[in-house]
Amino acid sequence: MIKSYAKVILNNNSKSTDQIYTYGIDEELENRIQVGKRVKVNFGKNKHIIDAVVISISANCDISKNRIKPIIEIIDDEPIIKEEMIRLCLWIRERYVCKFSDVIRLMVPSMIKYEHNIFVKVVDTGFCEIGLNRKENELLEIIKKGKIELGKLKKNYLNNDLYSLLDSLKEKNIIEIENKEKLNYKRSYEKIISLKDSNKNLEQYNINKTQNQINILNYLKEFGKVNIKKLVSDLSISASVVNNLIKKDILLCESVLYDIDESNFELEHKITLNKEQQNAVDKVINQDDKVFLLHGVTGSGKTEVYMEIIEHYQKENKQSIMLVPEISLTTQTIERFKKRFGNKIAVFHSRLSKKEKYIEWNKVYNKEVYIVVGARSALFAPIRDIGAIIIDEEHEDSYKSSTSPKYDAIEVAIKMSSILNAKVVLGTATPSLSTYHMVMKGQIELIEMKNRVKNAIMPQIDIVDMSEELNKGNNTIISELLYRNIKKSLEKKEQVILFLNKRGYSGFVSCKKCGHAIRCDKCDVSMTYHVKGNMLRCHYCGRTKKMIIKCPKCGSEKIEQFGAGTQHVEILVKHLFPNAVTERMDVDSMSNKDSYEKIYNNFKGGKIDILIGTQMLAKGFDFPEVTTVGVLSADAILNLPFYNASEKTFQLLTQVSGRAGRGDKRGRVFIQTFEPQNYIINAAKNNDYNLFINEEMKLRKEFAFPPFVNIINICMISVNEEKVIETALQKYNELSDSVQEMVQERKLLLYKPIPHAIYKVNNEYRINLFIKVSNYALGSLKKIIRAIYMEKDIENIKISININTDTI
DNA sequence: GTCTTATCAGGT
DNA sequence: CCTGATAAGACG
Repeated sequence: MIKSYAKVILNNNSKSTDQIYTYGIDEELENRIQVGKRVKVNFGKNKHIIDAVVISISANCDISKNRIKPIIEIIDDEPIIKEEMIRLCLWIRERYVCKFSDVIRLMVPSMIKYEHNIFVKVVDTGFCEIGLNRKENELLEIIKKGKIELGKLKKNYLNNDLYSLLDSLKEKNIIEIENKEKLNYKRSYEKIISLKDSNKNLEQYNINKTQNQINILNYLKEFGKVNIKKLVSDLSISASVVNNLIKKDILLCESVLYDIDESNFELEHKITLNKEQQNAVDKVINQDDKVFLLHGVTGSGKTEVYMEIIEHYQKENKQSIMLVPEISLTTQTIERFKKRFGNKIAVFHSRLSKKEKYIEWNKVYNKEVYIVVGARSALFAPIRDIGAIIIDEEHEDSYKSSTSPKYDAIEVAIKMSSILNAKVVLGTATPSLSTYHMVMKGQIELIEMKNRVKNAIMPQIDIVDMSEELNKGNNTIISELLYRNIKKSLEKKEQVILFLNKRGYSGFVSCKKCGHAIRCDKCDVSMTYHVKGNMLRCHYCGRTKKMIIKCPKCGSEKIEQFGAGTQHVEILVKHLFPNAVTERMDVDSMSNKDSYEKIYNNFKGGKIDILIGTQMLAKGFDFPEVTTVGVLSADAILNLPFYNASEKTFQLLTQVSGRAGRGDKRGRVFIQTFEPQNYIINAAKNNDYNLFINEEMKLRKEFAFPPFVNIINICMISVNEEKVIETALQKYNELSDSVQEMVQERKLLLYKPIPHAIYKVNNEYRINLFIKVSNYALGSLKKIIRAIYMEKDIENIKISININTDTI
C-alpha cells in the first residue's frame, strides 16, 4: 500500500532520462526511506531494475497516481549523500548545464555502484534445465562458471533481455540472486615483503642465486619492508620470483591492513603565529562573514593560517576541507599536514585507484578524519559536519573542472558556505579577477597579509629588453644579464630556476623588433596563425585577417611565429654551463608520476644546479638556495590567445618571483620580454597588485569579458567531421532563432560556430560556439541551451558546455 | 539507458 | 501485405 512518494534521480547516463521521476513508497519502507539513500526501482515497460537516489519525499504526488510504480527496496542503511548536498547537486546541474548523473558521480565513489553488491549464482542444475530456450541456456552457461556480480554479468552478457531472462531462470528455481544490502566497508590488505633474517650476508643464502634474486635481496637490504607491488615494479620482475623466495623461507610476507596508520611522523611543534597571521585567523573564526579572501604576499605564511583555522574547527568536532592545486599535491604537502594533524586526514588526488578513493571516502564518511586534503573533487567528500573550506592558490586553473560538470570549485565552495553554513577561505598572493570582483562588490571579506614571515625580503626584479639583446647581436633566448647572474649563482653553489611557457599552443604572431603582437580588434586577444590560407584568426569570434608581412607598428619585417621549445633551451643551457647539473621538467619529461618527486628531491638535496621547466615549477617549490630565477619569455604567456592571458601572466610572474630568496639570501629575478613597457610586466616587477587589477578590470569591462559578462562555450566533438559541422550549424540556427529577442535587447552576443583552435584532437573534430551574456539573461539562456543541446543524445556527437571556464 | 512504437522503403 | 531497418518517443 503506497503511503507517500519519493522523487528520485535515476542512475543512468542518458540525456533523455535526465529528469526527476516519482516513485511510490510502500508502507513497510516508510520508516526506513530517507533523502540521500539509494533505492532500487523498476523502470520502463520491461522489468528493468536500476538504482536511483532519493532527492525528496512528500505525502502527495504531482502526476496521475496510476502511472506510479513502487520502490522495490532501499539499498542503504544510511544516506550516502547528505540532504544539503542533494540541494547542492540540483544547484550544480542548473549552474553548469549538466546532467543529474554527472553531479551524482562527483559525490559517490564509483566503487559503490549498487551492482557490485548483487550476486547471481546457480542453485539447482537438475532437470529443471530441460526446456530452456537458447538464450536462457547461454546465460546459464556463464552463471554456471561460478557466483558472479551482476555488474560483471552485464558486461559479459551483452543482451538486452538480461533482466527478463534472469527473472525467468529465477522463477524456475535454477538460479539465486543474492543481495548484500549493506555496503561492504571492509578494508583491503596489502602484502609487505621483508627479509626473514636481515643480518645474513648475501653469500650465506643456500640457493642458486639468479640475478633477479640477488636484486631482490639487495633491494630489501637497502629499504627494509616493501609492498610487493612496489618491489615487483621497481625491479621489473614477476611476482613469482618473490613468491619462490617466500616458499624457500628466505623472505617474509605479512598481510597488513591497507593504509595502516603511519603515524611514526613526529608531530610538529605548533609555531607561533605573527600578528598578521593571528589577525587573519581571528577574523575568519569570529566574524559573521562566510567567505574570505586571504590576500597574502608570497612567503607570508598562509599555510599556518589554514592549519590554525582547521585546528579550531577540529576542536569543535567539525571536519574541514583543504583544497590545493593538483600539481602541488605531492608527498611534501601531505607530509606537512600529517606532521600537524597525525592520521586524522584523508587525501584525495587523481593518482588514487578506485579502491583507494573508496577507502578515503569511507574515512570521511565514518568521521575517522577531521581534514580532507585534495584537489578540487575533495570538495564533494561525504563530510557530516563541516567547519571550513580552504582553497589555497585560489587563482589556479585547476579549480575549474575540465570534465562535465565543468564546475568552478570556488563558486561551488561559496554555494556550500551558504547551504552548509561553512566558512570559506580563499588564499593567494594574486587573487583572480572574478574573486576580486566579488570583494569589490562586498560579497567576499578581504584579509590582507603584506609581509613575509621572518622578515624575509622580496627579491629584486629586473626586466630585460630582449629586442635590445637582439640589436646587440644575441640571438639566443638567454640574455647577457641573465647569463652573468646564473654564472654568479653557480659559482656560489647556489641554485637557478628557468621558466618557459607551456609548450606549443598554437602560435601567436609578433614582431621581433618592437614586440607588437597581432590582436583581434574586437576581442583584444592574440590571433593565432593558420597555415591553411596563410591567415590569422581569433578563436573567440572567428574573425580573420591576412597574415602580415610588415609590423603595423614599427614597419619591421622581422615577423615571427612564436614558440621556443623547452628541449632547445635545455641544449643551450647545457652548452653555456657545461659544468652545472641541468634538469628539465615539463609535461613531456614527466612521463611517470614518480619523476616529479624525484626531481623535486634531487633539487632540494642540491643535486641539481639549474632547473628548467614550465608553470609546473611555480607552485610549492620552496627552496632557500635558489637565488636566480629567469623567466625566459614573458611574452609567450602574455600573448596566448585567451582573454585572461594578462591575468595569467601577472599571476605567473608573481608566483615565479616568489620562488627566489625564500631563505636569508636575497634572490634576483629576471623577466625577459620584447615588451618592457607592458604594464602587466611592470606591475609584477613592482609587486603592484592594485595597478594590475585596476587596469585589467577596465579592459575586461571595455571588451566585455568576465567578470562583467558570462562567456558560454558550447563545444561539439565527433569523429565524424561532416556530421559535427552539420549538427553544429543546425543547432546554431535553432539557437539563433530562440535568442533573437535577447540579441536585439543587447543582453546577449551570439558568435557563429568556429573550429576549435586545435581542431582535431585524438581523431575527433571540435567545433566551438561562443556566447557572451549578461548576468540578467544567463538563466533564461541556459534554459534554451538545455532544450536545444541537452534534451536528447545525438549519435556520435559529444557536447561539452562551459560556463565561464576559460581554459578550453 | 533500454525498449516500444511509428514510419518508410523495398520486396513478395 | 509483409519485412527489416531506422528514427522517434516513452519510461514515474
